Amino acid sequence: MVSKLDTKTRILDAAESLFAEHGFSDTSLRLITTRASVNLASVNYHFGSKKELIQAVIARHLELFMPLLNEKLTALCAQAEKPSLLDVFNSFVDPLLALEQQSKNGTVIFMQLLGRSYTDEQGHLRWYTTTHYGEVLANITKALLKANPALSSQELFWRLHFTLGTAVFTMGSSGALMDIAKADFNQDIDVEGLIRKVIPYLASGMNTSTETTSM
Amino acid sequence: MVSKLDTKTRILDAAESLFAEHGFSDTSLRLITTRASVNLASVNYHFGSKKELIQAVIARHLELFMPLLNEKLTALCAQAEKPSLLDVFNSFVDPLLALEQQSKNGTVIFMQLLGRSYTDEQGHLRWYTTTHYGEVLANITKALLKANPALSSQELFWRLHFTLGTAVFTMGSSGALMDIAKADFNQDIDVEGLIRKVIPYLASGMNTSTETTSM
DNA sequence: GTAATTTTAAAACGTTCGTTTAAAAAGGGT
DNA sequence: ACCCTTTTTAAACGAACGTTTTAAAATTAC
Repeated sequence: MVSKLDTKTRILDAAESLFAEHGFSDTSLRLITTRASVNLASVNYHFGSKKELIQAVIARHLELFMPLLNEKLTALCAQAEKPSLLDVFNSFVDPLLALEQQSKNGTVIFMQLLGRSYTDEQGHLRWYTTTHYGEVLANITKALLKANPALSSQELFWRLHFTLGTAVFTMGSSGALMDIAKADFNQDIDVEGLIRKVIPYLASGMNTSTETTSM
Repeated sequence: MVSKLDTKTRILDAAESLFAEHGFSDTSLRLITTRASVNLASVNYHFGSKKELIQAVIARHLELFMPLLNEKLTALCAQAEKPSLLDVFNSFVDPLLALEQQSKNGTVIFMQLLGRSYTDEQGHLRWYTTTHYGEVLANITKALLKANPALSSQELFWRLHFTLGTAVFTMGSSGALMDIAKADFNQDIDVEGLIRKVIPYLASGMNTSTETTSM
């Protein structure tokens, strides 16, 4: 019961990279177990089913990311002076980069999984995230409202999803984007550089002036 | 040879909505042909393979959307006065809404297909689009540069993909978003309303000031 | 009306999938 | 050493997949 620590982790490691690369449906258990060098039946033995394996892969990242993010956000909310929107979005940088230590390309994989979970399934991850990490999500809106008190909750809702879309898409396809940037104008950029490049865009969008009434 | 006009179109109609809803891999030919009320073998007879069917579905939307967009963009590029970024992004509205006439929820389906094509495959749609509609893509950047001449081509590249991510994600999950908006704060909004809501966000992001050097 | 062509139809093909089974192997406690 | 639990293994299961085949039906051309 000291836990083998090996098989389960190797399955998770192999699964997450393959899921991110090919999607959930296009990644077979046979491909996962082959890469992990474990027996095919191990997945059902340790996780029960493929669906539960997917859950476990995502949960492992959330369990690392969410507490780190919450720490930053509560600190921001507790401080006296008003933070800028850049401050709020910059709070995401360290927690995102921390995922790199958990697994190679962890940041990109996490964002890809986030995007796939949003589109592949029927809002199933949204339920999981809100029930397990509702406090963190509440702190995100709290921090954003502190930085931009003029935002109505409705506008905040929409812009938060705009932001999520930008981040998920950009980071999820970061590999291709970085390749094109290298080929087209010889620009070398890594994951952290890309994160820091998108943040001003996100802050600018979140700060859109609302005076244009109907249009 | 007058063309049956029926079977092929029915397959395309059934396929596009199912692809958008469940993704390419999770939509079987049996599901498509059942919904279309045609024989299973018709897909291979009329399109050759599932992969070519996917291509045909996307191509049908692009063939309607791209010329309409190009018209708007060339007009914008031809006019004397400098357009605003809002003008540029507003050029997309009518072509997007035209897709609604081709098929129900055509706009959302088109964006979902666009997003799935970007993430599901290995940059395969990007190649198709750039080779078939390179002129339109060039006009997009031309119009954006006319509206914001200060943008370097590198910054434009990144922000264009940030924009694409926002649009694809927002419109692709528009059904869920509109449901939440309705449930949480009783906001009724349709596809056109959502498009017009995201455009100021996109223009704002495209207009991000670049003076923050390193941060 | 008949022949040639195009389209539809039903059935089967060979693969691959997730999962289950049943037995062997490994580990731990006393 | 022994028993008991946990883990690994190989093999097979039934189901679903994309595709192909073969023949019937429908359409077109003359």
